[in-house]
Amino acid sequence: MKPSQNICKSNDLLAVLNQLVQRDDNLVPLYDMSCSISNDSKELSADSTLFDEGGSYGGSSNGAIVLKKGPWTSAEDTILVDYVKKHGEGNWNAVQKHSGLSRCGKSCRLRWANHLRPNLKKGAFTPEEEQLIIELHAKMGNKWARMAAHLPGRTDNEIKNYWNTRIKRRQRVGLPLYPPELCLQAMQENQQNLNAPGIPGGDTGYHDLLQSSGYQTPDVMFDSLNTNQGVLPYVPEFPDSSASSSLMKGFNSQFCSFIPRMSRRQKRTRESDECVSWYSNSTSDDTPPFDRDQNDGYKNKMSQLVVPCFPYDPDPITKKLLSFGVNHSHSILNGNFSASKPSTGAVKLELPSLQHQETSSGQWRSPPLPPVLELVDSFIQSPKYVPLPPDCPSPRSSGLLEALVYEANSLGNSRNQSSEKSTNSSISSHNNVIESSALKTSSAEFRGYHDPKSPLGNSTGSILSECTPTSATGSSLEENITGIEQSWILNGEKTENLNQLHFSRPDAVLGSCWLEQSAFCSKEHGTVMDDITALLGDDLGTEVKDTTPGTSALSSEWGLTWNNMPAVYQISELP
DNA sequence: AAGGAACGCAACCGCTTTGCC
DNA sequence: AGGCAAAGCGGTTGCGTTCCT
Repeated sequence: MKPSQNICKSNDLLAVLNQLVQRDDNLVPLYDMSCSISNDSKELSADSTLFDEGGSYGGSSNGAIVLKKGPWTSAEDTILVDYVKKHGEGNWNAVQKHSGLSRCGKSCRLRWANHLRPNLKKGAFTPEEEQLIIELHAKMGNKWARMAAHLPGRTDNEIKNYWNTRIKRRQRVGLPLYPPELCLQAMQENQQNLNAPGIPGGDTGYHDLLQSSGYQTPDVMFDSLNTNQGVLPYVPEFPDSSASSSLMKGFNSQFCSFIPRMSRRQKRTRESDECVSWYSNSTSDDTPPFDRDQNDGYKNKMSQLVVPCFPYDPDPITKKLLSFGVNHSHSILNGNFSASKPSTGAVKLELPSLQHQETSSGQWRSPPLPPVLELVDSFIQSPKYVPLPPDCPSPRSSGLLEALVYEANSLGNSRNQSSEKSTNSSISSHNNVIESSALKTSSAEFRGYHDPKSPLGNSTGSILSECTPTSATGSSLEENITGIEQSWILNGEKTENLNQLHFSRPDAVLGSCWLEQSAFCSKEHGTVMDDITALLGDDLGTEVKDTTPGTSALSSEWGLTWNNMPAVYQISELP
């Protein structure tokens, strides 16, 4: 408790004031029941029963003080401001007693902190603030007060409301909370951490367990935060949070999961005009282009694509992942963290900080491309695929495009049962030839996951978005799918011997997803496009067809290119 | 124009933390 | 060390506004 500047012992003050009140009928007798009680429930239970509906800021009819609830009036604000000017902040319970304001101290404090104190910044968050919030949340989780310390003039309540709104929007359309770069960065860093000395085993499986047991992972040192530290008067330390903590949770359950939560009716189109630059400006509202009323059909279809859930999912309702990559003390449910409540265990494992780069322009900068092979290795090394419960989704990217692709694939399967036969065709690589037999096996093996409810129904992707075909000539989807048969660059380096990837670790769900996608990739190109067209309708399907990878509105908005596809082939090349 | 749904903000609620005695 | 009071914090709710059908 902070030292009070104007402390009076509550009971003494109360006695004095009540004496005064008794001499003046215009004053409100104080009733010693509420704000001197530490327990807020007691404090406010009095409010509830004695709530003055009349809206006056003071008053009583039965000798007990009436603690008003609800919106503050300007008169009340004036009283509170005057009081603080005279007595300073703190000792909020004394406000009521000194000023006669029929508000509990808690309410006074909140009113002052959120609305009346000077230097409050009103209005919408600026893009810079939004970006900072995202960064901070990735780092801290739902530590609103801490985050507010980095946003001068902003209150924790504002930030909280903003974030919750953001969560709602993004979950409604199944978008990740964090920009892909941030997630990728976190995943990369996590991978590095796993391989770091001192971390036993360097195995994600172990690490998951550690994390889920309350182990902590490192802080992220956001450049922007570092910058702020020189400006802000108070920048708290964050001993208990980590980027990979929240972020990887976000990656798990927010970024990776594609969870279109269809409301009863998607009427609003507020997001629509905001979604255009989703990937180009991660701080904008992140609604995909098809989240438009006229595209309800798309959304409905998309909603059928996946039934997201994750291993170790503790909450069958929210289907939020608590394991993939890392688990952390932040319990993310609906994007909400509770960093103060470690799941289990008390041991904290401090790891090296992550670094996050932010461009001077305030845009997310793509982090250095990760050693994808390592990522692949970490994700893929798993003994076969472990069938997941039907409600158990894989970790995944936002995967909007892939979801469409998947859906198209599913539709195509229904029409063209022989599509798998196409996998027999040899897939020649620029540097290595992938035997189609393995691919065929993989595709067949995962045939069962073509159920839209399949946890693998929504494929993978963003993690592989860094895969770029060396074929620079591809100017259309079809060409790029053709490019699959060429060589690929992962992280700027040619990926060779990907067929040596092996399943030896239990965290190969993502790899399974890739295999899923391989089935798609194995389809004949025309069939694929037909499927997409069937899914999206002629217009959008045509748009896709006519799209230049990486440059079209569609792909750029989704932040995806068809270049995502190829890694599947590589991963399909399994023993 | 009316009804309803979604949105966003302000405030409330309850638990935790902090500091004093 | 334990109790108490105050403040802090995060989650939830209520309600006015906006938008759509």
